[in-house]
Amino acid sequence: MEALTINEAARTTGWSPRMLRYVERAGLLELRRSAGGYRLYGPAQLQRLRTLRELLARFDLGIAELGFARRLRNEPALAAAVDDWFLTEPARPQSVPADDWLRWEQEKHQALLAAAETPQLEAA
Amino acid sequence: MEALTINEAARTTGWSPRMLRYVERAGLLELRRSAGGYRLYGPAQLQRLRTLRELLARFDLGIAELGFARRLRNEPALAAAVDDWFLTEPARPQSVPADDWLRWEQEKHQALLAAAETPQLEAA
DNA sequence: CAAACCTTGACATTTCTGTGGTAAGGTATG
DNA sequence: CATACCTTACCACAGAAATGTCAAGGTTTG
Repeated sequence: MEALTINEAARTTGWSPRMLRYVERAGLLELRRSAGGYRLYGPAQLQRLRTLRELLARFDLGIAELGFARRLRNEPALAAAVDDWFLTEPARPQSVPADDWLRWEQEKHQALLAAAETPQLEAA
Repeated sequence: MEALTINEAARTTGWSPRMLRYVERAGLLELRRSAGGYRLYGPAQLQRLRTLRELLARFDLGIAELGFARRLRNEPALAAAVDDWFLTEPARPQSVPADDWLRWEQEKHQALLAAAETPQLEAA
């Protein structure tokens, strides 16, 4: 056996078999198949899965986001349109530090925390 | 009055006031504020909102995705890492057209349709 | 100053994403 | 050829994204 099958690959990469299929489906990894249709993971794919894991964790990204990045590099029209939108008229009236992003990211967490603290309100 | 306030802007752009605040929070639009804190929408901002709407619709994107695009151009480290991941080892064993994306996009719809057809199963 | 409009914050709903199962049916291999 | 593993398809569910709405409290302006 030269390449690993899905469960073996799962064990050595930390992804669940389910997610390995998901990653493939998202277009982030292409695999060879055995004659009977089994997914075959070679060293290159295994490595790629490990680095993918790191990449996602390091920047707190999701598979969907990487899928979007993929689209950006496979659809010139998309890339152009997005580029265009960001370039035309910075739409930045004053000089704003542009890191409202912080607060934005926090909103999500606040919502979660709030939800976690709420349960006993039903008793009131 | 030189600039529009949020409800006026909402009417002329098609966005709801709620979404206008959301868009701003997502870092996709920066606004001037009146002395009292009212958001002020000038011609540039209005135009930007309209093109944003088109952009999202045309490529079936979400605000979050544009936010990611924004991150890509504001965080060199991110862009480099993503770029790197896509460049190293195409991880493409054969020559695959790479547009599994089609089936991928369809999966979502299938799931929805399936869910819509299921309701009466509970009676069985 | 009162009516109309804005602000932020919190809660609710809907849809999608990320994940985990399970079922029905092929593939591999001792 | 039987056991173990794989495949696709479908159901389920928690969490995130996209939106709406309401409340409490400032701002604008006739």
